[in-house]
Amino acid sequence: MRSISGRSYHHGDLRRAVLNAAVEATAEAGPSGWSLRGLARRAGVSHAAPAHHFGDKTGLLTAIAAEGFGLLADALAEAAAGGDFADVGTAYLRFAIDRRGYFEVMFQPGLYRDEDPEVAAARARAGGVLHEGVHSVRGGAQDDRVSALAAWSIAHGFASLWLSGALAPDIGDDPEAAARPVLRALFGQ
Amino acid sequence: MRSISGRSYHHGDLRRAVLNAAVEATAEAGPSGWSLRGLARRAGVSHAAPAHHFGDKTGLLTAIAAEGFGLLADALAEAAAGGDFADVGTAYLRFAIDRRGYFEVMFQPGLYRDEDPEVAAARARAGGVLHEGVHSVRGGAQDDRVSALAAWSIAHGFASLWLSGALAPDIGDDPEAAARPVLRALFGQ
DNA sequence: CAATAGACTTGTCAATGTCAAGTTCTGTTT
DNA sequence: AAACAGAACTTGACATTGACAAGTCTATTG
Repeated sequence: MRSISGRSYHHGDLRRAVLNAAVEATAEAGPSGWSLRGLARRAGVSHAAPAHHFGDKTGLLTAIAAEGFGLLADALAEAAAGGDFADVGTAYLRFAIDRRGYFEVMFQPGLYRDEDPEVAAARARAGGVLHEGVHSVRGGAQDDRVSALAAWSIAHGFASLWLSGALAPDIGDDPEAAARPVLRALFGQ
Repeated sequence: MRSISGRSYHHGDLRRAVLNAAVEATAEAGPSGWSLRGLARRAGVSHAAPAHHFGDKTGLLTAIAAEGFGLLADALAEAAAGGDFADVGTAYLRFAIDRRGYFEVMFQPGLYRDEDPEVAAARARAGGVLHEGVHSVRGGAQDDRVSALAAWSIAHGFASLWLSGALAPDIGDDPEAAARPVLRALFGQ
């Protein structure tokens, strides 16, 4: 591996370059808005090089999902430390928007191998953090599970609707401001 | 047009046959799980026949979205007549599951021409019915808009999570039963 | 320095979306 | 009934893509 990023035979970190480019392209045009060959061109490598690292397109999407669930777990864990449910909801929304490329893949399991062990582990961790975050706020009420599910649903629903552009145009362009009263509507203030 | 469904030159109702097959295939394998050529084979016509009715694949997906928003508006309008918010939420969920092929397309505007006039009209109608349904239940509180958005978010979020298979496996296999307490969590009982 | 394994290339194939140019049917007009 | 117009479909072609097989280059290890 040469430190010069010139036209060496070895790219250096093709795996990361391709994955990042795929996430970026997904954010802009969805998972079918790019091709393995296009990513290869963009990275300056041959058309089959990406497949060496990911096997096939499904493999690349699987890697994106796994990394995405890990990043989501990190983001939620940080937000849950504050103790306010709305902060966790806001962090969820911010992840969906700022890391749209990951989010769009993660919740379309038909696109990737959702039984993949790395995906399953990261997804379980994210689910644990989310559940725990709601628990710490609610303080262990009897219907704890329902609360967590309701919280997840409302945050996920708002984020999905925002991303899909389905919300009325008069809602403005600040997703967090628009979401705050919606999230507050769930648990009283 | 011959009433015999034999191998006449004219299919009879190719447009509907292709659209229905596309919706069905989308429910099973997502919007990229089928091809125009595959639908043509399934209908027993030449590979370019579907394009005659829809222009291109995007056109077919646009037709699905338009019809889907119309069907959703119908379903919500019927449920809203009862006056119980949870019924509207349940109807939303049932639509997402029973008509998954439509639902999956509708909320991925990148797949179709979301500025299409028929789509825009049907979507506006569905949005109006939903908003009105929540309004009739809440009786015109001051934060009516927030309530409608929260209701839409929680119903849409639960439906999306259910469809994506992201929910824990111990939630059971009856989506409506699982959703009921979640929907109740929003507006008190 | 030889062996080895990983990283990447080259060549190829079937499938697909899309376009252009034809052919067949249907309904309407004369 | 004959001609016509337009809709419905076919046929043929091309560039792009995902996937596979086989080869080439390079770094590391012993």
